[in-house]
Amino acid sequence: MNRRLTQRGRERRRQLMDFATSRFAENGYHPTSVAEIVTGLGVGKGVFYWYFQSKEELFLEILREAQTDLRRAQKQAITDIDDPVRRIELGTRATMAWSANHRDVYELTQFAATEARFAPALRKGQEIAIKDTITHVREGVQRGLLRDIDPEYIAQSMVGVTGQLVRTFIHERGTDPNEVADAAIAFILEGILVGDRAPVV
Amino acid sequence: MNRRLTQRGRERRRQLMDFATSRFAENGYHPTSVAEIVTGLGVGKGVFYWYFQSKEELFLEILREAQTDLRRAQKQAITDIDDPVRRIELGTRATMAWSANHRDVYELTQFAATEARFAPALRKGQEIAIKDTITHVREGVQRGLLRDIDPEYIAQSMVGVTGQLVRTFIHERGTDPNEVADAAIAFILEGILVGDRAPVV
Amino acid sequence: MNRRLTQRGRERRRQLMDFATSRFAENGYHPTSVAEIVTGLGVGKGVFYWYFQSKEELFLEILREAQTDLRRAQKQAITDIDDPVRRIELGTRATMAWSANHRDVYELTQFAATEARFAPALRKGQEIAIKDTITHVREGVQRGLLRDIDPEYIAQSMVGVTGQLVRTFIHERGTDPNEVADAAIAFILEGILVGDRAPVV
Amino acid sequence: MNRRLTQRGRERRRQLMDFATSRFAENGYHPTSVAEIVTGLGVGKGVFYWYFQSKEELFLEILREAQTDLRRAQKQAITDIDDPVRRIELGTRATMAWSANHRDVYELTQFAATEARFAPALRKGQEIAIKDTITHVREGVQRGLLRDIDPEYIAQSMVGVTGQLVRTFIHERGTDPNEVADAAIAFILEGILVGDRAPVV
DNA sequence: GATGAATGAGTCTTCATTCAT
DNA sequence: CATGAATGAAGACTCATTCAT
Repeated sequence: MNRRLTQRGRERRRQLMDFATSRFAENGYHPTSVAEIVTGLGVGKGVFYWYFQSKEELFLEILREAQTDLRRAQKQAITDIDDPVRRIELGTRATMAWSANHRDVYELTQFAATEARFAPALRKGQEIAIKDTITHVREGVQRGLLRDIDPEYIAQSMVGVTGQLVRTFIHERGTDPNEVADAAIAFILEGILVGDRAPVV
Repeated sequence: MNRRLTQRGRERRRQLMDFATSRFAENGYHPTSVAEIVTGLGVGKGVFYWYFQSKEELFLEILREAQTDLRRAQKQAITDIDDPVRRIELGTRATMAWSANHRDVYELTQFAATEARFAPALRKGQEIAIKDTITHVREGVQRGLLRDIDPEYIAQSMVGVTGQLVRTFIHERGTDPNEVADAAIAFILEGILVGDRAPVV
Repeated sequence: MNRRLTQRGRERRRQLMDFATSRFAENGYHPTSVAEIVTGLGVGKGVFYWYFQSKEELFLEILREAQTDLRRAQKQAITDIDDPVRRIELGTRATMAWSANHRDVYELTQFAATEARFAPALRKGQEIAIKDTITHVREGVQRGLLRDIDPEYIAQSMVGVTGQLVRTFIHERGTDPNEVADAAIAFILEGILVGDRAPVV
Repeated sequence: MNRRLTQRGRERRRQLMDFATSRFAENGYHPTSVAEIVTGLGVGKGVFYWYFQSKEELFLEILREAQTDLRRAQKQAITDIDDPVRRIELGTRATMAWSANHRDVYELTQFAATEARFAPALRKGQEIAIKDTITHVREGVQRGLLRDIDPEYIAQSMVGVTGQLVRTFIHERGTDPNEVADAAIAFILEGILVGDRAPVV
């Protein structure tokens, strides 16, 4: 593997990844056969194995690329933003926007989490995302903008809210991503902003 | 199917479901073969097909049972509770407690969501859970206890928070469910309780 | 594997081994497909994998069985024989008789020697055979019956002569095994030089 | 095929044959793919099919060349030698020396013998070798130097001894070829029985 | 001469399901 | 109820060979 690809080769590879992603997302990883993928693209079976070592490897490749791409989007969204609360907000919006545009990949990550051999590949990327958020939260606490709760609970909760809303509203119901993002932000921030009332627990 | 089972028969069936659940959860539905299940229990293949029409049917059965059981736990937790906010809190705690005790089943629902032929079975149960929550939220709003936000966003957000915290803290890290529940409640309630400050969005 | 087989099961297994042996011998291990084997027996493909873990495992099983069986034949041939020279003679004759009756297996051992993953399985059996012979030779030397040459050279040479004559005369030309055995014994014991003379080397 | 090759072309062809020989010998003919050969040489697949019609053809070519080369070595070794016993000895020594230097090819001939489609190519060369030896033996008998045994048994036995000793001692254990040759000659000429005695059979 | 890309028949193997006993 | 045996479609993957560039 790790072939040196020509322009044409790179295009083929992309075709395969894109088509596979959509089939995996729609039908599931296991129910989608390599034969289905290559037939759908009108190429021979060997083509698949010219570009990927195995079906599993392809899946992992899709996962890796997705995580890299999402992270890039998040980073770009908060460049030059000083206010940590604002960074959290923009990061969440970026995540939602990206998820809205990559519905298929999103479903794949859901599946990946359910199988021992794919979970690790996922974990890594998620840990990074959590760490990023924790950083913002810590800074917000220091500046007296956010309530002083274990930042990891907050980060994880945010991930949970974002994921659930994306799935339900953006993907299943086609709600406008901006509206969903507003709701998510409201829910999240009102929860962590300092407000003048007694703590709940 | 729907045989009338003897006492022994019911035990066998339960054995099969429990063992299958743990194998499915650990290894994935597809990678777990019927052979693996019966071998693990030291019985012949015929046994499996005596109790279940197919592997798929078994899986659906597990899903159904889980949803029924979770709902029962939730209902029981809020019996005779008048305060809707308190009902939300207790419902969340019940969900977490149940999830902590049924890790395997929880993972199965994750998977079921990723495959077209299982997703519908899931949806039904989830819609019921959402509806329950929406009811509490509406009541809280009417009584002036909760901010007047689209209750479905709130319900979904709560589901998202709960799920994510269960997975990360209870299942992966073994954190004490009570502690996690406290964190979840704090996050959720502080977000929806009326507080005296300007709305975020 | 290592199933507990019924009578019928044991017969099937034997059928498979016998048929595979003859196909492997005639056509070669690689060119013979599992499909060819099961089709030739008029059974489904699953049958093969019910009895053997893999094509490779079947081959190794054939090899093991052959070596065990040959050794038994050799041992039996020299039971209660005191004269070591006579033991060598009878062992050689037994080997030839066995080889004549197991032509197919013999060819398989030839092939096994040519592939890294099968060679080790062969080596073990051959080493045992060599050791047996060495024992007889040593004893012959001690009793003054045999020339004092490194017994391993002798043992290996004998194996070489036996193998070559079996292949050429018994298998290829169908010569009577007894006649071939006579020739082998004569060659081994006396070489080709005329009568009484000084050592060659 | 049968292209007229440039100097560079001849070198490439040689490279391919040498590399393939070593891969075939180490790993087996079938398990070695054309891809492995060209990759190992860092060239494209087209190169292979520029020089050889097929993988099979390449293998046969290797075999042919080997036999030609061995025969040349044997002939050269006995040029101008009058004594037939000496010719047998020198021929054996030459064979051993050649085998020691062409271990890979030797293993290939072993394999070739096990597959119907390659065996014929081998047979031809071996028959020639046997005939050569038979000639020497006949002459030795006529001159009263050798015992009057069917010369083909003798020739075949010699081939067997030589092959086995080469494989075991020279190839597997790296014993000095001269020493092995001495042992072979001694065994062939004199057998293993002590001194002057009546014929065995 | 040489390369990367493509082909597709064919290989081994798995596995849900059925069935005779 | 239960078992060992059997089925056979389907799956992932290989690989000798061909071809456009």
